[in-house]
Amino acid sequence: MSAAEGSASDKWGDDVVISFAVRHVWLGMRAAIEDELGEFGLTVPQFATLMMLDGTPGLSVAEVARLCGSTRQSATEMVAGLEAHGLVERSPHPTDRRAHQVHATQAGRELYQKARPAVRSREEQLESGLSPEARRAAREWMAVLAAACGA
Amino acid sequence: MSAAEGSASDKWGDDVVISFAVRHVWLGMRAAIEDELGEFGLTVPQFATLMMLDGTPGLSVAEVARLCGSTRQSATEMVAGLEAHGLVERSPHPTDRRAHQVHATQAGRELYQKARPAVRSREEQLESGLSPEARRAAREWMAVLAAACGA
DNA sequence: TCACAATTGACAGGTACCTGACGAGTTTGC
DNA sequence: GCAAACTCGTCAGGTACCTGTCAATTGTGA
Repeated sequence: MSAAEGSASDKWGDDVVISFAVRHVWLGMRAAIEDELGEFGLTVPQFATLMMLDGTPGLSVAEVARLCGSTRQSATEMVAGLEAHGLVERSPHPTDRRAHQVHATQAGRELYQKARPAVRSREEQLESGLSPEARRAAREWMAVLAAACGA
Repeated sequence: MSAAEGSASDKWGDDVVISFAVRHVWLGMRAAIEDELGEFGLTVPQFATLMMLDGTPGLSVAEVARLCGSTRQSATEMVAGLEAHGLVERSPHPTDRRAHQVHATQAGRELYQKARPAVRSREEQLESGLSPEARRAAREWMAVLAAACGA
């Protein structure tokens, strides 16, 4: 039975290795979202970084890493990629000489504002057929798991 | 508010970019599961492959790819890594000269049987505090999303 | 005040994913 | 029967993640 067949509930039952299911979903969603972001010249991690900076301008690289659930090295690469395209800029931290503050540039903010609806729309397509209740339950589960992993 | 603080429900609300949440969870779970599998000398993708073969011995590389939500190239690498460790073997496909059949070896089956409880136990820890209902809802959501991505 | 621990960002090098292409083989439709 | 389309597995080369390490800096606790 392929992924596109049968009911969802006989795909992964209670005894599934849940990390396998998460992996499967992530690989599929990443491909779908990369498709959308390609139109804007953005990659998935770059978009995630712009999203963090949209919420909290001036984050350090380490803070971007924590918010994204990535390592500092990954966050360094995410920021570097954006900087190379003129989408973010770094400035010295006012009080901590180790850290930079990272801000989206005007171009970065505009690109994020353009890309986000496309991403949300694709996600809406993928979640169509799921009730608001099912969506909320999934978000709750993910919040708990992300917190548990970060503990 | 860091991941470890505040209630889960004010971490990611209805307007979260859900692919970001999936990414966050996956990065965290992968690190946790890699920790467990390291004891057995297995990687996450190798474990996934052994799990597919445990369910359906004799899969082709392309079938492993589909079941894992990966590309054929990724599945080739997953199988090659297991083969290099003597954990799977390939044989010619009885009717399709393009394809191989991949079977776990005795060593591969035994390693999988040893590793799986450790993975499940760690997942149980991560999901502790979540009701059976919440877990079922998450699994249902993931099944639908995986199917939607594969469509 | 100071030694030690922790944090920051980046370097170097690794693995886990991917795309595009290819040749061999199979399936399809006329 | 055969051309076209599709599938399979792999090659080559790419990006997305990671660990370990380092020097500089800050935080902590005695």
